Amino acid sequence: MVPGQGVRHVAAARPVDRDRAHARRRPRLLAHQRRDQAERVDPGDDARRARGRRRRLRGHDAAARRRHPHRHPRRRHQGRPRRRRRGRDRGHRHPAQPRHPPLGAAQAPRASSWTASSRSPRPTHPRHPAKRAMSKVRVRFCPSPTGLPHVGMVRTALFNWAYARHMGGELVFRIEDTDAERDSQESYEMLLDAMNWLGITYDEGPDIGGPYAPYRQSQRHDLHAEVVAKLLEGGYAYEAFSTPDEVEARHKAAGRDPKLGYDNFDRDLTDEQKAAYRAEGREPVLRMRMPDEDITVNDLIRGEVTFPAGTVPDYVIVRANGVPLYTLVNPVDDATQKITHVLRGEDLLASTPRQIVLWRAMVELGIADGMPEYAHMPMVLGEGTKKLSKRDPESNLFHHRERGFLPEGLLNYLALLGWSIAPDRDVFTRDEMIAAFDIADCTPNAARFDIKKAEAINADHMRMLAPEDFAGRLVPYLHTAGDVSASSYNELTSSEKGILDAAAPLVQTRMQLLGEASGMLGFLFAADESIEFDEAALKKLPENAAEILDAAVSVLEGLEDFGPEAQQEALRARLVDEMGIKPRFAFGPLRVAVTGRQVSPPLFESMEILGKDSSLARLRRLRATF
RNA sequence: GGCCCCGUUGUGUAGCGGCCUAGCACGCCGCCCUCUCAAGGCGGUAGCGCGGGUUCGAAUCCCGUCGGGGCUACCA
Repeated sequence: MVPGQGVRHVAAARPVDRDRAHARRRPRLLAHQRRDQAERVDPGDDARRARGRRRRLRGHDAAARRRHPHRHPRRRHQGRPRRRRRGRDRGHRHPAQPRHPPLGAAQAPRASSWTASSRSPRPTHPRHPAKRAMSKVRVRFCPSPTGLPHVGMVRTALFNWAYARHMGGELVFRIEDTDAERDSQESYEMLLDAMNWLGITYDEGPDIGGPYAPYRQSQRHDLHAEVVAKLLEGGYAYEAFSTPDEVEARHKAAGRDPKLGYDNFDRDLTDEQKAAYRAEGREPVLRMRMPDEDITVNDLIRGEVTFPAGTVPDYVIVRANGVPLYTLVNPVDDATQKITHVLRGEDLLASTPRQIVLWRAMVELGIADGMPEYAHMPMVLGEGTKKLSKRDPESNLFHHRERGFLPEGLLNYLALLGWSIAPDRDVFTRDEMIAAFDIADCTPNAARFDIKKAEAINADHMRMLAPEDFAGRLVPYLHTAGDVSASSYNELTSSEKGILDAAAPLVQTRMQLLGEASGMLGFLFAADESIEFDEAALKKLPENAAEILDAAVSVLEGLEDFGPEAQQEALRARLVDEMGIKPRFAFGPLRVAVTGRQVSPPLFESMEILGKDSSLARLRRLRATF
């Protein structure tokens, strides 16, 4: 029997009755929970009836957990159990006996053969329990190289990476360069740069190879063509000649909404009809035949999501020019690269039913081992309520790098968009994240990118750095600003190293971004005569600034010990005690003279680093301007 | 329009029917500390979208509603 036969034209606009719509909602069941379900106790009707927006079953399962506290797979992967667990993480039990009749029962007799074989009793039983339970987690990150790396993309990469590492699985890095119009080699290289900078390591990828090479989609055309041939031969896909205009015209003629999309018109074209179209010079696209039944995704983050039959039209997998589309190659590559978990952005949730249909076909054709698990991560929003635009500079990963984000700081912040490590903590290391991360703990709600919070988290990470590490990270930024002679610590002159070693600790708690380094420390590397005095700082100088500077010079000149304590003691005695000037006014002029600015590292330590001669020269230089 | 997702202070989250007088963090405001700015300490500000229902009890379960978002390509 030809798959899809008897399905005919799906009534694309078929109304869905309410009861069925409700019945579709089910508590979801996570993979690790399925394994346990045999030993569960029936939760009763209340739990079974759980549905609607929150498909988070609670209550009975908590008790079950207490009895079997170690059944959660995560616990085997981390040193200590989490203090508390969240809702989605607890039980989502599969009812032993569904309260409702199997979904789609009404359509079951019409279901085509290929769907029936791969998914009998619907909907929540694992289709391949043994295989999935045994197999290692394999996730992938598969961006398309179009433009600058986006922070939303980074978050996706991060969660895939964290999940792979947490589960002891593998991360595949695959480049989806199927769109010759938009893809570029430059973008590809930026992607590698981004991954490398962030420290998101992958086990297989275009630059390191792996057992399922190649990892650039554009190099997998032969494989795709092979799959397409099988799909066509098996009747899973078919040639379609309709133009968009024709589809729309048919909809209008039939009194349907033209926005419904493709009408599955070409499903059962005869050879004669096809030949006639070809004679007109038309080349067909290839479309997947969608089954006339509801399709349910068991999303690890959102629970069960059901797309009613007839709402997803047959979709194009190969263009008329023979080039396969994302809708085909993405699942094909996932299947052939043995991906077990598809963790991606929520924007792709709507395309999941299509992919599921393709996957089922591939399972039947022996191309795929079994269906993957899905998890759709929430969007990253920009200002307002819209998705963070590629146009927005804040979406650009390299923009943040240039401003001086630490990769660990940015990653930490990004992890907070949809995930949290504990109720009372949000700063953590990569290792801590790996130990605690589970995609099932991810929230389903979209999150706004908040640069202020990102900077605060980054600041925390800067403070966590060992002083030498921190100093080393400042160097490229100081170099870019022209303050030092080289872009890495080791290449610095010994004098530069000395200054940096002494000064870095002074500013470690005073910065949020490495890019602030030059403003903070530049004066230490500058020649005395090249210090530029900040306008605003000069304006704020007290009336008697000249007097203060004269006094300071005379005090400092006589100092044997030029350490900060000695300086402070001597200056304070003279300026504050003797002259009766308030400290903040007494030291202000000195700060401006030495650093050129109102804000700086601690003054006395700074002067110590500069040395007595240089400090005095600067004090005199400002004094001379009055 | 259709389908789908989401809805706790300004922002991100915790919350799994009583431990909630709703916790934490960022932000913002104030105080302390203080040579500036930070850091640190202390305090404050502000939230369960709305309406029903279930229950002795609802942020939590159900229904509805409103609002926001995504998808709806021979882009990915």
